[in-house]
Amino acid sequence: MSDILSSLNPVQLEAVESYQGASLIIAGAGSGKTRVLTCRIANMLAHGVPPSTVLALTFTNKAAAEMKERITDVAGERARYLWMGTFHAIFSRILRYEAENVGFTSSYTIYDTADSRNLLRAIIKEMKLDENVYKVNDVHARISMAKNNLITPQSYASSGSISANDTQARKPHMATIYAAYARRCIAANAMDFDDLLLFTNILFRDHPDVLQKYSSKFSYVLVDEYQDTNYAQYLIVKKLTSAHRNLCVVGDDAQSIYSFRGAKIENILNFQRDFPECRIFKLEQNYRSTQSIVNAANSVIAQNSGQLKKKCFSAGEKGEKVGLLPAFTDQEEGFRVAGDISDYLYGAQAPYSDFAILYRTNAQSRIFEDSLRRKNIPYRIYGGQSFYQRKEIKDLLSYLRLIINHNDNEAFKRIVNYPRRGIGDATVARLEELAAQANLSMWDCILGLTPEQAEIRGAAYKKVSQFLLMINAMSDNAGRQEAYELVSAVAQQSGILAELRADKTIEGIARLENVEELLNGVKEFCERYQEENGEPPVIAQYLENVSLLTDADKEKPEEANTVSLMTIHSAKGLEYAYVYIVGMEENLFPGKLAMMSSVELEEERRLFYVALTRAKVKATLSFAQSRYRWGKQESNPPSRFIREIDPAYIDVTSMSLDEDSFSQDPDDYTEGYYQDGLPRFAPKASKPSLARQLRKLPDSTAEAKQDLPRLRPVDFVPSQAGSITVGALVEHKSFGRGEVLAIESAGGDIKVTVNFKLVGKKTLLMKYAKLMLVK
DNA sequence: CGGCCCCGCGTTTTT
DNA sequence: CGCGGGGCCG
Repeated sequence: MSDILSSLNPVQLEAVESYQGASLIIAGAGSGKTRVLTCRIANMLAHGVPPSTVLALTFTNKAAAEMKERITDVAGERARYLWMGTFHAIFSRILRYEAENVGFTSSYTIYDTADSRNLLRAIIKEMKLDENVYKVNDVHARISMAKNNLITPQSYASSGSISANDTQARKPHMATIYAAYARRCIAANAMDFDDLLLFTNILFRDHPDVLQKYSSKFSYVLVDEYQDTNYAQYLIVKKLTSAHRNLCVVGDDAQSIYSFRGAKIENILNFQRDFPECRIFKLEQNYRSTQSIVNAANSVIAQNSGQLKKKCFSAGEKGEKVGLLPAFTDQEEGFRVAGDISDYLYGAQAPYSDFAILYRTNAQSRIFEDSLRRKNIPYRIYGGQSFYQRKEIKDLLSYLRLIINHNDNEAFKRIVNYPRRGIGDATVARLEELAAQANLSMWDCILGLTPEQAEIRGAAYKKVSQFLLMINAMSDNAGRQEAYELVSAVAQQSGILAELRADKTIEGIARLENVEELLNGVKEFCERYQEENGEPPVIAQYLENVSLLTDADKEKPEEANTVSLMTIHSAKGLEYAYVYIVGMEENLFPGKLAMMSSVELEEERRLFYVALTRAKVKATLSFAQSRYRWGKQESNPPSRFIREIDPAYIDVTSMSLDEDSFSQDPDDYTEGYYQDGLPRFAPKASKPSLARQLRKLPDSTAEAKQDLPRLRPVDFVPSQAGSITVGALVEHKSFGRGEVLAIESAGGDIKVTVNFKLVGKKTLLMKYAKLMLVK
């Protein structure tokens, strides 16, 4: 233990050692945050704190697993008894014990986003509301926000300001939808992701004895990524710690990028208000990146208001300046980035896994996939369609869900006629509505109905009954059969395997493979569980585990030597030697919508900060003058964020659109690339130069003028004519940089010929033209 | 009841 | 452009 502590810097060490009381650890990017957290917990264990009294909350399963592993390395087996996991996983575990207190049973289902939306769609339809007004995604987002802020359907309906808001938005039935949704979730014995936090709060509010039990059980609470907590999470933490006040929160306000999902940056900004006695530790030394990268990132984030004060620095190498890769089109952007990567691969002898391409939106990935493929560079895309959201996986999991919880309506609807059993949509919809009216689940509703009462055809009724019998038979085994055995039997008996095997299309084969992969996953889970608990798991245990899993937990980035492609959001917490931040254009990054409010613009800026600080050795920004979006061509000026980087840390000379750096092979470009017939790499004469665009405010954004900070790169001091010599590098205000090719006198004036990188050769008269000597 | 086509829609997403 | 949902038709 002590040799581990000796590797910490003074602030880190202090943060590790003072584990009593409240602490706020402000952890800059790359400042060894995870090390501090793991050491702190390991240190607590070394001081005799029993592991089962420690609660450590994270946002991702991955973060929790990583931390647990690292603590196990130091503290050994005892680490197993720590309560460490995501908010959702930990409190869902507690809710399983306490379910009856909030009107559920312990075998409640966890609805994922798709389940929630399907249910909402059904409700909106039944209420005969206009689906174009009550858009499922919007309705879901609004309900989610309400839950995150602990607004129950009752308080939602009775709040004047909310109903005024909804009326103004021409959605007066929001409260009714919310109430119906909540009622039907309860009837289905199901909680959505937000419910896990909402009902934990309700549990603690209505059952002080239960709160007392857990708040005394957990003598120490730690929260990672505290800047991402929402109100519901904040309150849970506050309640659990109000007695012993041993709370340690770790986070970085500069990296708060999830407010669109309800995260409240105020939670970290105002931590001292709830815990005035807290000690504050600032981890300001960045061990990840070069000075140039850290300083560039600092200069960007400095433009935001209201932050926790800190001075991040790197003691590492000065390093290369942030690079720029301008391009005329998105195709070319892809080509230049791929080209740059292969240059670096060759020059720096770096493995593929040292490179990442980060973009603002998933739609941007395609271009880079193409360009990398063309160069035979292996890549891997992270995010996107989740494994667990694939239809075939959801279908099989729905069987498992229904086996455990017969009231799980969403699972029921999904599989009652899959594989096909001749039960039609009409029958299903009819049953769903009947059940809703009786405030029952479809399952219970069917059990209590004769075919006449149900008003469905006898044949359909019989088929539904057969389905219930089959599920019942499967349920009989669920409690005693080992999970893997049961899942394979279900895959077989349900007819899913037969259905997929019959499908000989490429997609069909892929689906079958996915199901097989899931079966393998179950097997692995069983083996691990057996090892840890000394007995095989039943299906409920697998399902509990899998409902809160995402594909991010399946993937092991370290394993493959490939270039990584992902959104900036999913790159948070990761690091790469070489990082390309692409699509650096107004309306894309920052996004169009974000530019409308300064609050959202600041979040975009933090997102850019996150992106920059992923880089260890070099960050490169690319942008395209025009790109295809949604099938249409679009032109946007370079992102304001480029200009916000202190010019000392960004390499503006790399702006050059040097013809030699492009492939002359037409095969490297897609067809139609040169369709406008313009010379390849020369910008249109009428367009301002790229350098100029970087210095100029984009006219297209009306708000930009007041909203943008003043430009800093314009320390333009014209040099004396005599100081300029042939071969010198000079800068011109609008033409950018170039090399002096010739100097000659011309009737009382001096004529200078400069080869500008952006616009080519120009001859200037020193009497008029202002040139600044750069080198 | 099931398949096909057309129309509308389109930040980010740890759970 | 690429997907998903709803509507229509066989």
